Amino acid sequence: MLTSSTWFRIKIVGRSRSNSDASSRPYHHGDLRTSLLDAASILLEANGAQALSLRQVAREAGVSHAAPYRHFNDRHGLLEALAMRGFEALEQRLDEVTEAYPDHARRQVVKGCRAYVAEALAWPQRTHLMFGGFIDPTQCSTELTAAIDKSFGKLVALVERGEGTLFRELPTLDLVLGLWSTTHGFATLATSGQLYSIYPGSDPEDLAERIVEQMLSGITRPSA
Amino acid sequence: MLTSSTWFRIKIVGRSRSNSDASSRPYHHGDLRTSLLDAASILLEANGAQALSLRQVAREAGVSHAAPYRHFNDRHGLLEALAMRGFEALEQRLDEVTEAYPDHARRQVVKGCRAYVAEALAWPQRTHLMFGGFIDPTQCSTELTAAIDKSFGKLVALVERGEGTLFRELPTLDLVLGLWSTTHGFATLATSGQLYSIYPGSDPEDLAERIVEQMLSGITRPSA
DNA sequence: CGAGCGTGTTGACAGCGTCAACATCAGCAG
DNA sequence: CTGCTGATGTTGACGCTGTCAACACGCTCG
Repeated sequence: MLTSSTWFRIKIVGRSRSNSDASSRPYHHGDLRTSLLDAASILLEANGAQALSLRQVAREAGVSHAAPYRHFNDRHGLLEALAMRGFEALEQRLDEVTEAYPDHARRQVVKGCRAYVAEALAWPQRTHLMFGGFIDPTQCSTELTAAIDKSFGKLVALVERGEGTLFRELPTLDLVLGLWSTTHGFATLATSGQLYSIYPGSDPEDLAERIVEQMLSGITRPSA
Repeated sequence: MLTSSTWFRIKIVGRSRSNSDASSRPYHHGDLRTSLLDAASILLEANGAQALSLRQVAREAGVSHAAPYRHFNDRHGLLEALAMRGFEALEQRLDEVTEAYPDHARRQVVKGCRAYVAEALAWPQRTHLMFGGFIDPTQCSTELTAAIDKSFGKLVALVERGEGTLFRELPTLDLVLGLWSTTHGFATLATSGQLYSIYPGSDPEDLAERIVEQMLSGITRPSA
């Protein structure tokens, strides 16, 4: 949409291509798809998915306004590719937590939730893109569906490692959904700015961990 | 944005004004602001906030493309007004639950969370508008801020009625945030379509109530 | 009655997504 | 080596959009 009233809100405007001499630049870019996604990521965080413009992304990458159509079907295709980066980043965060706390199911769960919130707070606009109605998991590309399923699989695996010891005897998916709801809800409230008025000044990640710990005792064994 | 590719996705297209004879219509509308909001609500749920076009809203209300500017500062002003309707509806749902279960704190809490999810599922696109990064609570109009604070106040009041009996001895805001995160997270995951692949076929409201009950025991007393 | 003002209209502008037609270039067949 | 073909980038066009200035209408109040 990028109307004149939203135009001035754009924080990053400097042309990223230092070499702006069109004559010295080769006709073909080399890896335009990646450059477009990099430029789009910056513009996304700066202005939100709503204001993300294909033409502006192209300008930022130093190519003509129709060049992106050689790499994405349409504007929605670009958004899907950006969302895919988000799900992959989320998955990687969960992997890192799993590796950082081997053989400690409870810490994996708590720190995994913290990492989920940290990821959302690091890329708030991308998180809105992923979960704010821009993407329909039942309609999107097969690659994005696979990425979503893969990151969800990490959540399930996280919970499964705590079954039998940490968690109460409940269906696995109920455990996953309870944990995911609490974590995702906190992350969404934080990224949409609803938490600032409640807890001004406190570190959201610490707060997230405390809240998750608090709710977690609803689904863990008394002994754990 | 409403590009030609999204155009055909629009489900409701019939002009709502039965009387489309421009000559018989009075020059001034009467209550255009309400008509615009009604038309915008339908278009919002049909196409999402992303695709909501001021000009289309004007057409649907049977008025010229610039008429909305007499009632809203700009496109974002219309979105804020729509979000405000959402927060008011949410507040009313919570009020209804409170009245339906007097003197029963636990049921008020559980059914309140169920009502929150029901509201989100009834107006998924409006929920995305309210929490999906379109609105910045720290920047929006004072009326909207007041509506947000008021609906949040209902959540706090809900929890406060359970303090001393239902809930464990925890800071009120921690209780509120834990409950709100779980409920809001479930609602967001449901409206963004992430639940269909996990629990196909089950009623989301029943599921929400079960998950909330499950997590709730993390913050309630063993005796309650 | 007439002036003022809130409300609705018209026309213009720049930016947008998208497509068709064209330009360039790498790689491969001969 | 030449020449063709397909992938990639450019140009120009279309109708859509948000927004504003100038104008038109008609109610209200002095």
